[in-house]
Amino acid sequence: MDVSNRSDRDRRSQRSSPARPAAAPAERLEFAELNRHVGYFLRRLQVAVFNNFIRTLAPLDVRPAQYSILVLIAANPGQSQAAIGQALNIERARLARMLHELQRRDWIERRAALDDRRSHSLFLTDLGAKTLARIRTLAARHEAQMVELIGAKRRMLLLELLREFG
Amino acid sequence: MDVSNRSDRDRRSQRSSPARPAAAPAERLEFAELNRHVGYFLRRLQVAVFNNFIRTLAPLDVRPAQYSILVLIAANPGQSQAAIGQALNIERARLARMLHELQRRDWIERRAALDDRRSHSLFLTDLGAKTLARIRTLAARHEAQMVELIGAKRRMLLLELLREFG
DNA sequence: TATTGTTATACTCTATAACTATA
DNA sequence: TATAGTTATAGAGTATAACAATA
Repeated sequence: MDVSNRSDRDRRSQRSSPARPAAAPAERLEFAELNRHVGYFLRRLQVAVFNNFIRTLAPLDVRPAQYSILVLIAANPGQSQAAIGQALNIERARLARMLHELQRRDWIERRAALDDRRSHSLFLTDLGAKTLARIRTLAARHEAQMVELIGAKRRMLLLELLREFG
Repeated sequence: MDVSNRSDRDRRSQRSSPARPAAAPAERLEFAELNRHVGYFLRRLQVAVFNNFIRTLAPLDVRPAQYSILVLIAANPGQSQAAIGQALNIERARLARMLHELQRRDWIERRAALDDRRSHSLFLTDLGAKTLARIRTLAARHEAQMVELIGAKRRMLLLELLREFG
């Protein structure tokens, strides 16, 4: 989502016809209570950030949820699907399908857990580890663009504020 | 999304077996670079906030995007679908279907625009205006719960930070 | 030719239920 | 009985393309 995508038409209309019917003030819409909802702005920035992530990671075709799964498996090898899903708040049914796709790409493998044969232990494959290194490079580039967009100082402040709820 | 939904099993496991194989530390997962991504935390809080909104507005069955459309039409009567969609970053095809649903509920009406017969001027119906009053009461309750969750001071800070990008 | 709105299609994400195999 | 994982289905949200009416 382009958060500041006001069109040429919008900008032109600011210069034209200073007086016009009250029912259709084309200059700029009134947002009313939306201005008081933290969720509204949270959503807009989140969509903008995710879109930047998706664009930046497009060469490797990795989406935010896939990235978070790969990072968690790399940092916590051998964990079960239940543990990974719970940590990321991904529903087990959805996680199963996402892991199937990551396995299809030969980035992860599932081994039968030794102690509980119902559960699968998750690991990166060699290819997965190599690919994650490249993914991390692009993810770092994305985050650098977030610094540009938000400003280094405001980004840190935002990160500290948000981290208390994650 | 329950942002702090660690299970009883998790908590129990913190007390048990201080030394265990490095491959499966069940205590708490390592989040690694995820801790450095503002988008990750932005997303988690946004989902939590939207879920609270949806739950709180459930008696009237109004979702965040529907709410934003109603508020914008109320504050800017007679605007076109294009104007509303652009302001909220809702794609025109999707907006058409959402307006169809709001019209089905008799909350909005579309009148042919006087100057441009391609476009529709959007208005709340009387029922729509009455319902929006009730919706606003619930939306205010939701926002009050956000103050509880986030803290009044931090919420204002967050709002100021986020508003610069919306 | 371009724009407004519509319909249709497809893909992602979320939510739920039903099923299996284990425990 | 309960849990881990799978499969299937349905709804929201998003992205496109094709189309009719109008500019």
